[in-house]
Amino acid sequence: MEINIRRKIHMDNDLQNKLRSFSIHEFQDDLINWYLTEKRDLPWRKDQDPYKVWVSEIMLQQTRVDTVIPYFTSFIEKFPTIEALADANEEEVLKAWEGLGYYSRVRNLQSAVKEVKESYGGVVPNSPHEISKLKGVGPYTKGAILSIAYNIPEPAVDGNVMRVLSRILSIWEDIAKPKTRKTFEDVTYELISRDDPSSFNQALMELGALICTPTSPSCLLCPVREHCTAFEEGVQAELPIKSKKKKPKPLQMAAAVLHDSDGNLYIHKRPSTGLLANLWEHPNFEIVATTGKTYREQLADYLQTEYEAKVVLSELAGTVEHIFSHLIWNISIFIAEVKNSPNENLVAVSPEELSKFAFPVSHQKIYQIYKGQNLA
DNA sequence: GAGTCGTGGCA
DNA sequence: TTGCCAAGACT
Repeated sequence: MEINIRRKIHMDNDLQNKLRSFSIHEFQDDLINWYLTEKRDLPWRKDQDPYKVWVSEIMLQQTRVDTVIPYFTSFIEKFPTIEALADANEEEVLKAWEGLGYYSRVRNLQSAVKEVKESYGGVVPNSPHEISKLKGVGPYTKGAILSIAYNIPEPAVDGNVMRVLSRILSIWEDIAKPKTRKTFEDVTYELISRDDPSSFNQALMELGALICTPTSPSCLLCPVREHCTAFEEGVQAELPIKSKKKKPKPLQMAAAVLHDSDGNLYIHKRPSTGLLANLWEHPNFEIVATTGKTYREQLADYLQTEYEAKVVLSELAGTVEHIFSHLIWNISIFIAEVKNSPNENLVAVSPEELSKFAFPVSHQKIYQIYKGQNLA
């Protein structure tokens, strides 16, 4: 007796009809056979260790494979097991993520790993309900870990999967809308191989990365071309539908590379929530356009009131532009020598110790300007 | 649902 | 140069 779980269906009648006439098993075979032959040799594919699969999936969120590879390798060397990551120093973990972006990912990962150690005996849970409760594990990552590490037929719908399947079945929904993902989860649940869900899910993503690319897909090399309704109609370049995101908002900032006469640097730890949480930075603030004061004067005032720092400021030493997903920082850089002891909101660090602290890329650029000035 | 949260690569 | 991303999750 088959268990009938009543759940909402996110497919319209047209899509359900397409699936009824779709050659599911032939599609699975063509896709998986291609994957087994052509898949890339990636470091997280050496085994099915659920921990390594987990780390790789978190790193790969919104991040390119080529970028992730060196981070994954060194991260696993430093923290080879769930136990190692759970017991690791937070600063060291953040340092291992430095430059990779979306830093809340690694904070959530370590938090979740501690939860697995304490509540699940160090074994990544293999049930959808339990794994979903872990911090940072959303619908995609849940399906990816369950299918890749445990070979459980759960959909793992990412941008690749939505692009590929929107073309295969000519689905004209806007993939930028959150609710559209549910449609593709329903579709994937109908299509996924029960014999090899791991290869099936990875094959869909691999196809999206190598063949069914966002622009100029290589349809003539595609192993599932015969199943693709968009190719049949010649509309593969029109799919998927994706609405535009809005432009990032520019902000004018001023920053000081603060040092004393011995060359020690004074740095600040950002708050534990929000943008670049827990990372270190050189003192900086957002310029107020309405005052009559220059950036340099505003910066001196800020260093005094925020850090009780009496400083001698250089003229403008350079500028740094840094683009986030939703913001653009235009930072004017000044060099500042402190003449007193600033308050406890700043930490004094020698240049040699600086490499132990995790900085966002924007503040690495700021420090480079300071080093350039010292050479001149 | 819309906004927040990084970074580097590429057409 | 500008836009658009690339294996999303959280609030």
